[in-house]
Amino acid sequence: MHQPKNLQSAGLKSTTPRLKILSLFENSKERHLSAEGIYNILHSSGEDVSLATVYRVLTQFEQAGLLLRHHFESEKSVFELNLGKHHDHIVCLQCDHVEEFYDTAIEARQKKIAADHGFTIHEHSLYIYADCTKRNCPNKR
Amino acid sequence: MHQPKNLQSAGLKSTTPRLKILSLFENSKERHLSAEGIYNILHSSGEDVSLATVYRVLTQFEQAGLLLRHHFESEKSVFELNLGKHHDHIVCLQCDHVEEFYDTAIEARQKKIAADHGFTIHEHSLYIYADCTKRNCPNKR
DNA sequence: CTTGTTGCAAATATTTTGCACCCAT
DNA sequence: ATGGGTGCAAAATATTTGCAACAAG
Repeated sequence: MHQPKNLQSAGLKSTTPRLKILSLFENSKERHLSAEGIYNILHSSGEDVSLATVYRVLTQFEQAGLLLRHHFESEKSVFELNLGKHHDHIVCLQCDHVEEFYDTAIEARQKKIAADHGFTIHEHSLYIYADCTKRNCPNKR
Repeated sequence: MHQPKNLQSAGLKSTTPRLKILSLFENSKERHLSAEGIYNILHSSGEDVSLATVYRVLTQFEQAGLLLRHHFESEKSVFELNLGKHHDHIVCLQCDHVEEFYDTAIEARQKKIAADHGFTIHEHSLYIYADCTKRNCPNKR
């Protein structure tokens, strides 16, 4: 229901900034990016897109269902491509790397708990903040 | 380990702003408050504490382990008394009311998942955003 | 007294917006 | 050509900080 394959079907014109940003999410090795991160990557590549446009495009993409917005512990919003498969996140406190996971048991328990409390779940966010110290972290810093 | 009962044991002098804010968390019916919310409540009660001080006190209390900070979907931080019992949250999208819950199964699954991915959990946050429509919501608006 | 604490205003950080100009259709 | 899109600078929002005055122990 919520993932038009392209810009047109979302009612958005195919402009350079939009194509560049979308391409970044599709090709970058880090699936999770912030507005400033995107701005920096684009400028490093010689693409001059204003920070204001990055923010506008991210908001439009989120509303179009192309992107998902996350609020990790840092103050800035982080976005990722919405591939339609819900998942939760492990955020590494050492290197900021984000790992995804999905657990049927956790999903089921949440639904039951919300129901028991008289609520209808709209969505949820589960972030595990952890350490990759004992792990072969790809982004060790 | 992380919940001194009073200000002194946290190395903080007993000042009026600190006592007022602590008392607010202990007596207010809403356990979850933002800096601005605290500022407004204090001023409605004729207590003149500057917003800067509210922020400073909240940060100090958090570092002393007296308070826990949360990042719900809104941009502002929300705090609650740290009573030492970890729990997760259901946030009502209709009335902003926050309900707490704890589930052994979810906790266990998280620990296992993190281990399977090679991480050591530092902490985690699970927020369920829901609707109290079919429920007798105490803060219906 | 002495050091920590507060208020105020200015500074940051992140994100949004008004407006004139530009580009995709 | 025309309505949406963009850049720039200013505004808005949330939070932090420098500094002089002040209060707790």
